[in-house]
Amino acid sequence: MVQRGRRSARVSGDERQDAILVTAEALLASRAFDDVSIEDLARGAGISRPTFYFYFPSKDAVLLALLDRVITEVEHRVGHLPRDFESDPAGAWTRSIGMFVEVFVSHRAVSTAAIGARARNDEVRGLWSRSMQSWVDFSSDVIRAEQARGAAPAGIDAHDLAVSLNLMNERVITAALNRESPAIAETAALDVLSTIWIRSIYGSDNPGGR
Amino acid sequence: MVQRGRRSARVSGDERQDAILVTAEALLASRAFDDVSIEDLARGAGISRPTFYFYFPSKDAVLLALLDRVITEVEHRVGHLPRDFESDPAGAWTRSIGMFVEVFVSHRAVSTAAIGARARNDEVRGLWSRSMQSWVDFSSDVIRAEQARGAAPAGIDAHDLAVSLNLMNERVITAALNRESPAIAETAALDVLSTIWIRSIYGSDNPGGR
DNA sequence: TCGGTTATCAACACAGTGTTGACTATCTCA
DNA sequence: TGAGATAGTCAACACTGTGTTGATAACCGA
Repeated sequence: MVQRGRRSARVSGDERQDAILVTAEALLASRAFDDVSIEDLARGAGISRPTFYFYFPSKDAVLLALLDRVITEVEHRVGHLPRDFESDPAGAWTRSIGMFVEVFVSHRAVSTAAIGARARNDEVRGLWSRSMQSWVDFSSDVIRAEQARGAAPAGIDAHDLAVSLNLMNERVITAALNRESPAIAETAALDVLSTIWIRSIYGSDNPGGR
Repeated sequence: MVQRGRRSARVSGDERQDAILVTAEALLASRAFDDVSIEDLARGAGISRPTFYFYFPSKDAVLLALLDRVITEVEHRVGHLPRDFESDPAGAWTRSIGMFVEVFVSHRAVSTAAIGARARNDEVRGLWSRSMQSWVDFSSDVIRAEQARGAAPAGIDAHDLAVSLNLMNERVITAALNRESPAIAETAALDVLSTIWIRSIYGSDNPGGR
């Protein structure tokens, strides 16, 4: 997906490339992206700084490659999300949001770095937006369907609602992961977010009430 | 509030300091914080780069000074927000959220830059968090009161709800201002956000229904 | 064993930040 | 009025990190 510095894929070269990615992910776990230099990545992969440029055109490209794997996973997961919201809407939403939370938590270093780089780098922004878009498309499809079958009240545009709720998830989860202030506890996130989604989609706590 | 490079406040010096702030705000309107160099700020204020350091210890300190004025305004505004939610809860929330939106829109350059710098700079993070906290305190007080008088259902922690909704506002508005994708139209924001707030606080579109 | 591709890095060029030290202008009170 | 103090200014320097060049070594297939 992401462009590399050579034509064919040989063994030793790929190992180096991988070593850079592994190093990057490891370093990002303990410090911010800005505080990791190309020198650090190169040293971690056992090469010199100029050699780094043989594998990646920039530090951002490394982040992009890491993000790329996360995005692929997200799109795969979202594609397999069940859409049977008729029988247990509240549960179904909670499970979907749970998957969103899970992706963030299991890739917290990359997520945090990507969100920081988004403002600066077009490609990161594009890639990130692709992944958010897949969540938004899923949710707005479902909301529209729920409104169509009369389970959810109209009075709000399904797309706008889906975008807002997904952006809320993004922000609330990053705040929790980074222990910002204000933020909510990581453990409370799923519960609180689900409640807001359900109330604002259905106008009630207990849609399709048992 | 923010520390300066000299002891007493003389005329010429203050004008210079102000010229730097004015330059910064002007440049931030057209390009990102990272793309504005200290050289640019100095030149804009009619001084050399070393002289810049006489007035501010760093580029971040300039942003901090700009942000400081915004934060002061926010705290003042929030302090004067009416708390009479009994007669017209929906309208009262919409007006409060409208003020939040207004602050962002009228200081979009500083807001965007501050959000970007937040990840990197402790002081910016602290100052930003102070302003978000004042919105959160206001909203969670009101939500708690609404729950106490039985207008809003319990079943969700008032503080966690307030934090989540305020973070949603922050994120949705910045996405709209920066024309990110996904995002909602700037003109739709107030309406969509209000609906989500009201539904998720009251579990209904029409609390205290007329 | 030769020619091309892969892989490597010392040395360089450059941009931006932050510091030093010397200099000038102004103000102050004797 | 004129000798310090203080405010204000900047050329020149030191440093850090990025990205580039060109020369060189290691390998691999014909």
